[in-house]
Amino acid sequence: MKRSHSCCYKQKLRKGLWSPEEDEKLLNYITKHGHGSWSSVPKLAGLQRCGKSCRLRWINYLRPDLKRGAFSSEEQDLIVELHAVLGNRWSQIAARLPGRTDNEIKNLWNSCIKKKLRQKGIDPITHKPLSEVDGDTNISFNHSSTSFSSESNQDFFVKEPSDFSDYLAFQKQDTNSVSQSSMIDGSSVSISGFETQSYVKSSIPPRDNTSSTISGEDHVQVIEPTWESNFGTTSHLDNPSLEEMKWSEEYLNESLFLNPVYVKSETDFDSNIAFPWSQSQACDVIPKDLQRMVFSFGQTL
DNA sequence: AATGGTCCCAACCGCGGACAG
DNA sequence: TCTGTCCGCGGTTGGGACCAT
Repeated sequence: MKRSHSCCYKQKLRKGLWSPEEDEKLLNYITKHGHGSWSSVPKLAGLQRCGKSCRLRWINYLRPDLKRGAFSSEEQDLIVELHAVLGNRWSQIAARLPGRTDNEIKNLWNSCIKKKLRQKGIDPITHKPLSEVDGDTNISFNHSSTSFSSESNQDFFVKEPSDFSDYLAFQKQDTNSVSQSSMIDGSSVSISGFETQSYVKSSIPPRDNTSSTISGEDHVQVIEPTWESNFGTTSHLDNPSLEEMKWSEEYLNESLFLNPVYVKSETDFDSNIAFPWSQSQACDVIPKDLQRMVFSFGQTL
């Protein structure tokens, strides 16, 4: 039985907006005792609410570490960037924005950011130009398997991440070629099967300009990661502190962050994003070692 | 001033996963 | 293995605020 929130079925439980008195009771209780089991909080705190309601109120409003006020443009840029990688995983996005809640970010996305992206001609779901999405492109994510596919001519495929030396999948370069894969073997990258000259663009800013360890059948050139090419703004890139926070090794080590790898074909120059494997798996499974691998990939480049 | 439409946010709902017995 | 319970997440909604007419 899934919906067995017994507390919700009890009589006389209040719903709707919280009164200041209720807030005070909850705040006082959790400050003194911690929340412990949420289901027991309302009783112990003297509230006629269910545990879920208390939990939500605490997380979204009463928590002392919450940042109040409007989102900065840097925060909004970061949300867009994270959404491009994580999709609607609001809690994971929120985990990377200190003091912000998933609910807050979700509301901002639905009420504001979506609109802004559309105005810029970017599809808020795929993060691609609307002109591309208007066709029959229908990107889908299969969360229960390792597949990551798209209808139309944009065919993604993903390799089973059983071996971390074999984890990158790149979008195929044209309609006539078969799907191609790319791999990272330790610090080296091998790319095979590309029929067109390809550009690999890492979203991770390179730390130096030493030669790349990429090898492959076709010439591969690394280009600077640019946010503005996709979203027309450099504001957050101009903020070194935020950028440092986002890309510092410590940050990557502490957060399960999956870095997208952009692949560009010289022929059509459409920018696309490839993922190591399905988003849910990547977010749940991607280990720190792999993050380091991705990070050093960016560093090496 | 009244009304209707839109926007935005807080809170609820329903689901799936984890876990204990 | 099954069942019940709890927790957390993402989607949805109710209602207040704001704006245009």
